[in-house]
Amino acid sequence: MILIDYKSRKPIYEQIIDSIKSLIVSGVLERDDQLPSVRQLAQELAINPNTIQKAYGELEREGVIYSLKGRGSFVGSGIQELRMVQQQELIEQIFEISGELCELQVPQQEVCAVVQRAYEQEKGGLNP
Amino acid sequence: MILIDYKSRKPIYEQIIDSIKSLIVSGVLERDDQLPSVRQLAQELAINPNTIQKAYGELEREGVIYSLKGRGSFVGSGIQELRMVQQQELIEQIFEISGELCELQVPQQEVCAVVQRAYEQEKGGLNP
DNA sequence: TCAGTGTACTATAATAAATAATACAGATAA
DNA sequence: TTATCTGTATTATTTATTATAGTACACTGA
Repeated sequence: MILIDYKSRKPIYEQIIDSIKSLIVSGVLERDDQLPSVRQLAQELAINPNTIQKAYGELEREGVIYSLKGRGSFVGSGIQELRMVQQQELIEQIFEISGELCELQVPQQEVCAVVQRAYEQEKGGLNP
Repeated sequence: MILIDYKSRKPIYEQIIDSIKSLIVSGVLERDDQLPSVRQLAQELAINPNTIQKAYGELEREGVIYSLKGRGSFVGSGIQELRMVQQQELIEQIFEISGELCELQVPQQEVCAVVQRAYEQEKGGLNP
């Protein structure tokens, strides 16, 4: 469900944030679904509970989840907004990288061909 | 020539590495051109000489530059290879991000439209 | 000779990240 | 009620990386 890359430069708590956002946006986690408890997830991932706490705290601060003392943490109501934000961030990255590729004299149609390959691979991997 | 973003998560020495690679690939620096000396660049950027030394050492280890004791550091002969490596890295990023955008249901043609916008802006900014 | 080069080395400081260990308040089921 | 699960807060410590500071040495070329 959530995989941690200890060799990554990205901190563990950020990897957890990104993973949970991804699970929400992809529909695996739906509105008001309960997340694993701080201690349980910490045990599953074999990391410190404080690290989970930090991730959950940030997710709540962003409005992605909400937490009830004594109850647990749950998926918030801003899924659509979250999806749009994530789309916009990725689009922005595509834009910047494309600019660099243009500087490097890579033909535009070649970049679009790569985009197409990615889409074909992604769609080919659905419902096998 | 080289700008340092102190707020960036990327370490200064890596920013220097990337900047010099960019200057080489873009043609500003050509083969056997002399780079600023360790101490001079450190003074210009107002950072520690050891940080420059680390960057230059890594660039030499990668074969991007070569250094002669008592002489200075110079652009190496692998410009074409460097350019291809950089292209390949960016292409790989495009591929991965496109996969994520596909998962997020963003139409393929919309991504390609962004690529096109980036190319138009880039080319429009040439020789004004 | 002398100023400028790369290079090496040790030590220290600064920062962020992660861990460790508690503690407390609220919720819920036995 | 009690026990156990939740989230939350707090402090201290460890670890790793980065950057700085200072020094030293060998080489080059004017």
